[in-house]
Amino acid sequence: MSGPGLAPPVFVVDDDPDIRSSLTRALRMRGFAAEAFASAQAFLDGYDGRAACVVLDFGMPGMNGLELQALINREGFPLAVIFITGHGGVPESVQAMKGGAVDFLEKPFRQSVLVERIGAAWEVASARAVAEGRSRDVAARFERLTAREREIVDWIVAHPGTVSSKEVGRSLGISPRTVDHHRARILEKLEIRSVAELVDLARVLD
Amino acid sequence: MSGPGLAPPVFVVDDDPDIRSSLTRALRMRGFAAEAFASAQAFLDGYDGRAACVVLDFGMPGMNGLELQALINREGFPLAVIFITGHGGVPESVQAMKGGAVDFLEKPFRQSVLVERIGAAWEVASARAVAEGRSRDVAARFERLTAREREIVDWIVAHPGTVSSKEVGRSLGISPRTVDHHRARILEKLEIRSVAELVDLARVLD
DNA sequence: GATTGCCTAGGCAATACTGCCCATGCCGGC
DNA sequence: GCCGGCATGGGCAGTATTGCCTAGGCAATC
Repeated sequence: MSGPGLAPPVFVVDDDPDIRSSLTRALRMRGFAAEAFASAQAFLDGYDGRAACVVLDFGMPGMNGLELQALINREGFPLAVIFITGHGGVPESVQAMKGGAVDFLEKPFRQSVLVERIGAAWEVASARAVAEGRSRDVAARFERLTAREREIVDWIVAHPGTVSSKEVGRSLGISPRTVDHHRARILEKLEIRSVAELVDLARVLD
Repeated sequence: MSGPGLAPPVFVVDDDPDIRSSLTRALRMRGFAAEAFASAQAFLDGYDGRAACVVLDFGMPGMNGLELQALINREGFPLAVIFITGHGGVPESVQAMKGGAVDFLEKPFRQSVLVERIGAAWEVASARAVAEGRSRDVAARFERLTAREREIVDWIVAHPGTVSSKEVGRSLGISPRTVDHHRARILEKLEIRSVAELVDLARVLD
């Protein structure tokens, strides 16, 4: 239960140097592995793909907080975003929350509040990382399937009530025996042991 | 593509009579089936379980908007909530969005904006209603299972890679033949035709 | 006390799946 | 042209599933 990795990483992205230094100091004191970046671009250059919480200034020169959030969502990074803002109002906060932000705080805020929210955000980020990892893993296994195999998978997933080789074969216009053959390859490549698990696995992919 | 039910229902819940009358008038003019309520309690008394969009005053006497939202979430009503507020700020909007609100507008707002947001909210409510209906339907079918049958379902869902009667029987300490028997009843009661579909169906239930 | 529902489990036959073998034909790369 | 991967299928043996029958034990209900 000790060693590196215990301290949840928190990335502070803000163009204000005072905020950066005071937040990182406060967070490190409370056991977080805090790192600061002066801009969205600097953060992106330094980000290594880890699960983490990102404390993001809403209004920054260059790429702003919302844009960075949109990028994080597009890329599927396992990051939980908490916005902090000096001049934002209700419309900005609503937009941020719609974009999947975990929280949104107005400056000035009490550091104890931020720390508490980061704790919650870290839970979200961890869960997201697990889901992401699982999803990537499953997707990688599906990559190994050939076109025909994928076609059979698609058909079975779309018709989980009719999974016999006979039905699938008739539907695809091939012999049941060939479906048997493909199915064996599919189970092998996906590292599963039953059609039930196949349907289960396929549901992981969105 | 015509007849009753085409107009998306919108419930306006606000203690201000002016808001109620102006909003319902504006919404009806734009093709919504708008109804107004002066309080959360009045809305709850009149609500019939339909999928709808609810425009909710954040700060109301009696049960306030947040409390009503929490109740809606608890009950799983197929409603999409849009808050409107006179005096709320960023913390209130964040809290509302965390609670699953689809939108949050400050008074005064342009009616065209509200109408547009209601359109989006209606999509959400419809999708939620479909999911809710499906979920209730599936749950009702699961209700018909006996204790032993449910135990077998649980085991299969937990171990989708090992679904043979032999394995299940060994694990539960009963004969494979008995598992066969239960399984046939399970498929019959759930109105499905394969174990794959069983796993699929079970995943619908959260 | 009879009935009903549930859990148990066996028999039997038809059907299906699985894992091994085999083969053919096609295509793309070396 | 040869080789490897892919899709197609057949054979065969062992195993599993499925549907239909029977039937005993047990608990609750009428």
